[in-house]
Amino acid sequence: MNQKKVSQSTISRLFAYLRELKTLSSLNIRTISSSEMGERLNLSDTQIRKDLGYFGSFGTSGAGYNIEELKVALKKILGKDKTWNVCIVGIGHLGSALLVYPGFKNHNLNVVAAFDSDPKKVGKNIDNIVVESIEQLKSSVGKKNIFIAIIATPAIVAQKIANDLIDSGIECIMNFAPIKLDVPEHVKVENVDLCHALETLTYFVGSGK
Amino acid sequence: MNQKKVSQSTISRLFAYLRELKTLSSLNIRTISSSEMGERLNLSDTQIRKDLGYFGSFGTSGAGYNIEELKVALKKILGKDKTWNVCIVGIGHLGSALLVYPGFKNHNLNVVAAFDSDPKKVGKNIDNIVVESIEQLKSSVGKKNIFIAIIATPAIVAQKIANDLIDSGIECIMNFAPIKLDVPEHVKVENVDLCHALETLTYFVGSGK
DNA sequence: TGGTGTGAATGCCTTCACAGCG
DNA sequence: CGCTGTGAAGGCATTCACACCA
Repeated sequence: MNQKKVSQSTISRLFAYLRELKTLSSLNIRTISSSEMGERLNLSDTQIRKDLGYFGSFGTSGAGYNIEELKVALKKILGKDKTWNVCIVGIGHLGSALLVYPGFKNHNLNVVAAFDSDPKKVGKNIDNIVVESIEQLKSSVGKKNIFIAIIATPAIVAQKIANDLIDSGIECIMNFAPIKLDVPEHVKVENVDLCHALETLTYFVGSGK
Repeated sequence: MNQKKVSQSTISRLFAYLRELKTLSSLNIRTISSSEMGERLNLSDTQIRKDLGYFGSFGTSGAGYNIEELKVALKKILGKDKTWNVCIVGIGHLGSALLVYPGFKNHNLNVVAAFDSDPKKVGKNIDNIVVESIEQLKSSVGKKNIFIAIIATPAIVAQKIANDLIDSGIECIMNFAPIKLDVPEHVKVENVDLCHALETLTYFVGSGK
């Protein structure tokens, strides 16, 4: 067991392991080896053992990992015993889609608030969430115990929104606006720049038009 | 100039440089140094010079980079003189949002086709694209000269769709389904697993509920 | 024997340091 | 003197190799 700096990619993979374990569990499989797991997730067996090694020893030599035990261990490591409230800012096409995205509900993520600056959208009820105005952002985020925000606004206002969110206590931001947000050290930002990702893909296309 | 293996992150950053150069250009700025550029993009100056160094020498000692010249050079390097046809498979909430996403149009990406298995959706006209049935996928992709696809279907069918796409000549896939796609060597996949990204963020939240 | 756990080796990417140029 | 271009160093993540265990 080695409690020193664990990379984000390791953490990210641990979540993938946990998800896979849930699938295996539902198939009534009892144990799995790191190499079998690796095949399922397109990862090397060593990678998996290394990742787990940061947090302890969970396997049995010669036998592999007990799925239920590892599930419990990972849930604890990853904080999956808690639930997280999430808000979405910017209820355009993308924001609306995220608001009804079923995937979040399967995890421990609850979308509990939505904000938009357009008066025409404020008050609208989408999937049991009533859209609030941007002015209410600061007070609502605190009141509703929200620590994670999704920014789905135009790029031009994203930084201002981010500032407001951080002032209100937000610690994690998933940012869909195509700009690099400037945030304090303690705030974690995950950028999802759709154009950029697609654009980058084009570089790898051999035959063009 | 050194034509050996350039990492994907370098390519990804080059696109960011190009976008920033366009902004600078529209502000009538003539030249920029790597350190100024770095400040704008939250990158180190060396990083930028290294990235450019893979493709040649574009700057002037003591003066920095001529914005227009560098723009032209990057456009050429990145294949921005071509346009790319894109299709979207799975026209649910997310797929529809992507279909009308304005960001793509600003780049050299044209969404030219959309597919869904739901007969109720087939034939619908969204933003001048008529949704086609999944059966038409194979023939349409070839006919319409599409090399890039966005998968926005449920996870359960994503692999099958991917296989069909690849059979039809697709070389790049942006995958929103929460599974690891199994694809041949030559196909480039960019996974955008929204749940996974958000889930990973939760690990970094200090105070829980 | 089959598989874990882990120090050592590798490889990749970023940063450093600085020579050289305008 | 300021800034580029680049070999060398450093840091980080993955892979290798193997000791050890059920």
